[in-house]
Amino acid sequence: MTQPQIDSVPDRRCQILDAAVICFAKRGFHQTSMHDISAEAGISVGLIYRYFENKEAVISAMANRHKKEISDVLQRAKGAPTLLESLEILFTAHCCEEETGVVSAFVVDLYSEASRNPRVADLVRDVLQTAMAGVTELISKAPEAQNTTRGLSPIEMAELIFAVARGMLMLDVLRPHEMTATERRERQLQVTRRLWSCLFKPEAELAYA
Amino acid sequence: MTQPQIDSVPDRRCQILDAAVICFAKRGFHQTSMHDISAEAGISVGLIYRYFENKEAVISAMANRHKKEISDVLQRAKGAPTLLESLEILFTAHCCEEETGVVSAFVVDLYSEASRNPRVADLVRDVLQTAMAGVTELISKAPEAQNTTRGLSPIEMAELIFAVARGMLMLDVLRPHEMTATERRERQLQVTRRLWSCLFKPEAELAYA
DNA sequence: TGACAATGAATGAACGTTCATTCATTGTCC
DNA sequence: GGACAATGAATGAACGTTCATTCATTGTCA
Repeated sequence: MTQPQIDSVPDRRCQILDAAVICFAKRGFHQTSMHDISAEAGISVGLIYRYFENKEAVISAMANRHKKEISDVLQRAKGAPTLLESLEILFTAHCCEEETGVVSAFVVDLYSEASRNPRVADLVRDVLQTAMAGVTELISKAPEAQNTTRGLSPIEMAELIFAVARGMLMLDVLRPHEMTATERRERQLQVTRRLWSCLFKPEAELAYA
Repeated sequence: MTQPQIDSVPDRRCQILDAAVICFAKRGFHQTSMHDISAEAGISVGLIYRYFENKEAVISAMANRHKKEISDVLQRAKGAPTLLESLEILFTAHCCEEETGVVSAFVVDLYSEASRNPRVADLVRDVLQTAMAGVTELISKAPEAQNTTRGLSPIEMAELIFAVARGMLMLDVLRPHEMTATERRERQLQVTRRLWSCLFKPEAELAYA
C-alpha cells in the first residue's frame, strides 16, 4: 500500500510472473494471451510491457525463476540427514507443492516448448545437468550407497532416478484434478521409494514395499 | 490422383494426419495453423474441413491413431522371445522410429494438452493403462522375473518401467537435433537396460553395464 | 448433365503490441 | 504550509496481423 517504490518494482515483475505461471499451467504458453495474464494479475495489459519486452521475455523470465527454485530445492535436499530423504525432497517439492498440478503442467509445457525452442532447451538442459550433478555428488558421498552399488556408478543411478522423477511428473498431469496435493505427493513417493529399494536396499530387507 | 473414391476417403484422412503429425511435432498443436497442415499435405485448407469437423477433431483423430500404433507395438512386444527384448521393442519403437524426434515431441505435447483437456487426458490414460496391463502380464509370465522379484509385484515393476520410459522420452526432446535416430535409440536402451539389471538380474552378475 | 472432390479468397474473431492519455505521488519554490 | 511543476506508473482503445472457418466457384469423373 504505502511501500516505497524500491520495493514495488521487483514486486510488479514477481506479481506478473505469479499470474503468468497460473495462466500458463491452466492454458499453456501459447494459448495464454497477454490479456489473460493482465487479468489474473489484476493490472492492465500495457503495464506488462513496462516490465517485460514481449511475451517470450515473460516465458524466459519464468523459466529462469524455475531454475532458481530448483537450485533452492537442491540446496535443501543436500542438507537432509539421509540420501532417501534428500531424494524425496527433490522429487516432491516441485511436483506437488501447489494446490493443483500447476508446477507439473508448467514443467511438461516447458519441455514441450524446449522441443522446438533451442534457447528454452538449453536452459532446461542446464537446469537438469546442475541438478543431476548435485544428486550424483550426493550419491557418491552417501553411506547408504557405498555397500550396494549393484554395478551402477553414481551417475548412472542419478540418470535412472531423474528418469523416474520426470516420468512421474508426466503422469501427474493426467491425474483428475480432484486429487489433493497430499495424495499426489504420496503417489509420487511410492514409486520413488520403489526405485530406491531396487537401487540401494540390501537383499536382506526384501519385505519392504 | 486417379484412385477410386472408396480408397481415397480413408487415404485423404491418413494423408492429412501424416501431415499434421509432422507439423505438430515441429511447431506444437496450437502454433500449427490449418494452412500449415494443408501446405504440408499438399492440398487446400478447405479440403481438410471435408474430412475433419475442425482442428480439435484433427488432434483427437491423431491421438486415436497414436493409440492404435501403441497397441500394435504392444502386440509385437508380446511376441518377443525374452522379457528384455519385449521391453526394448516397447520403449524404443515410439521414441526413436522417425528421423528426428517427431514422435517424442508429439507425445510430450500430447501430455501437455492432456493437462488441460480432459478428453485428451482420458484417452492418454486409457492408452497408458492398456499398455501397462500388457506389460504387467508380460512380467507375470516371464521366467526371468520369477526368481528375482526384489519384493516388487509385477504391477509395481511395470509402473517403474513406464516411469523410466516416459522420463527418457521427455529427455529425448532436449537433445540437439543433430543426433541420429540410432544414437537416440542407443541412449534410450542404455537406461532401460540399467533399470532392467536393477529389477531382474540376480546378484551374481554384477559385472554388467 | 449431375454428383462430388477440391480450391482458395473472404470473413470475423482473437491475438500481441503500441501509445496517447490520466493521475497519484514527489519535488521545488515562496 | 501552500501552490505549482514534473514524474512515470498505469490505463485501455486502437492497430496490424494471424488464424480457424466458410462458401461460392471450379475441375473431374461417370
